[in-house]
Amino acid sequence: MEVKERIIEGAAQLFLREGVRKVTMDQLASSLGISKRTIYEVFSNKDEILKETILRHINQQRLQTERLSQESETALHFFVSILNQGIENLKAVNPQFVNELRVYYPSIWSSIICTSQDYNIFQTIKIIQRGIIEGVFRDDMDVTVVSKFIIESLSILANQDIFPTHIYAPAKLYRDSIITLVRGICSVKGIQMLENELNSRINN
Amino acid sequence: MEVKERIIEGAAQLFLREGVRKVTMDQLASSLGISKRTIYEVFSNKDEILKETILRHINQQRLQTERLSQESETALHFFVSILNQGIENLKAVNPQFVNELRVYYPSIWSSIICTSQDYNIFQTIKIIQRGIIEGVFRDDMDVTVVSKFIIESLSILANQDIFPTHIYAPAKLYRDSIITLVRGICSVKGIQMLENELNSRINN
DNA sequence: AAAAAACTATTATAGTTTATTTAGTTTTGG
DNA sequence: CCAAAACTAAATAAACTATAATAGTTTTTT
Repeated sequence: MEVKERIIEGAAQLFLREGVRKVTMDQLASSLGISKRTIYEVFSNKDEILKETILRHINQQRLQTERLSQESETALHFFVSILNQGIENLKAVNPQFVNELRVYYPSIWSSIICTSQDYNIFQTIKIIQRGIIEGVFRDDMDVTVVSKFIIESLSILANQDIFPTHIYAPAKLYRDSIITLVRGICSVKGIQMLENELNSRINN
Repeated sequence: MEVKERIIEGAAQLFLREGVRKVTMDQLASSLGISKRTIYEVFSNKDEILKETILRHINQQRLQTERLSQESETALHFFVSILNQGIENLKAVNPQFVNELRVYYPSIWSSIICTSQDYNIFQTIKIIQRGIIEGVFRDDMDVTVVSKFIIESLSILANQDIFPTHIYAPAKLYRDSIITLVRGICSVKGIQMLENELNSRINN
């Protein structure tokens, strides 16, 4: 059980950063300081490692979201946190990796990734609806469309070809893009809260 | 001069809808009801037609923007109009066409398209700055970042793979995405104006 | 005078073969 | 027992060739 965890951990690091096909089993083994033999004693093939790697990664993200949810008192605060987290999570994954899954691992793509994306949209819709009930978000929007729009916007902000981190620091994107996005769906009450929170952040 | 105009007009229709390489000179000639010979009397090669086609297209867009500018009394109104126009313009162009330019016509890409994109960003920055002066847009943003973000968001809204028009009607995207985007950069005064305008649209 | 058709030279594409890489297995050695 | 190295079979990619498409030209016809 110990070895298995280590392999998944190492595979996650390499796969998410380099892509799947670029990482050979030899590389994976030597980066872990173990032999291929040992890997194949625990996993029957590369696909199996990949699948477990992804499941673990998705699970970690959900736990993180769960934590943010408990730390946040208001829907507004929770939503801003989740968007920030979303960008960072997207940035941590090489786009090549996602492409490879779609092209070369269609079964994983449709079974795991698509399901996970649907889950994310569903969660976003839920938070926005909660915000509407709390009166911080506008009630004159089609929540489905807005959710989709916001999620797609996030992938732009995480796209290193468009907003490379060395030019557009996370804090800049937060201030100028995420806040713009959130403010856009805020009611007058929500905007008031958002500005209060931003000001208190500056003072602290 | 008459023939030249007709050729450019026809080429624009075909190229923008189908892409460059998919449209053969034979097709272009027969769609215009003229012979290839006649085309080659006016243009020396396909590249020349393509270049003039693009220049004409860009020029038309600028004239359209000019017109919107004169029709709009406030920066806010102008900005909303320009975003709507931007989406429709993007939708009218086959993404394949843009890809081909980048891949197969790099000289046109860097000389014309890049310049035009820079121009669009510059214009967006100018309008936002005008809005800030008029007090309708927030003055606590990095206008460069926000402009880039908004322009990139537009290409998402125009992307038929993400927001296919038959599911997401333009009016829906306008109400739920463009307004969200604009509201995001609005000051309190700007939001007031935006809501007044939306209400008056409903009543009329 | 211009369209239609025929033509050619060039280029892109599809299909094939060859070379390389790599997943997974087996063997060796500490 | 496990790492390291050697191995094989299968998949990928590279190189090449034959074929088809098409830009641009020339000839014929209306």
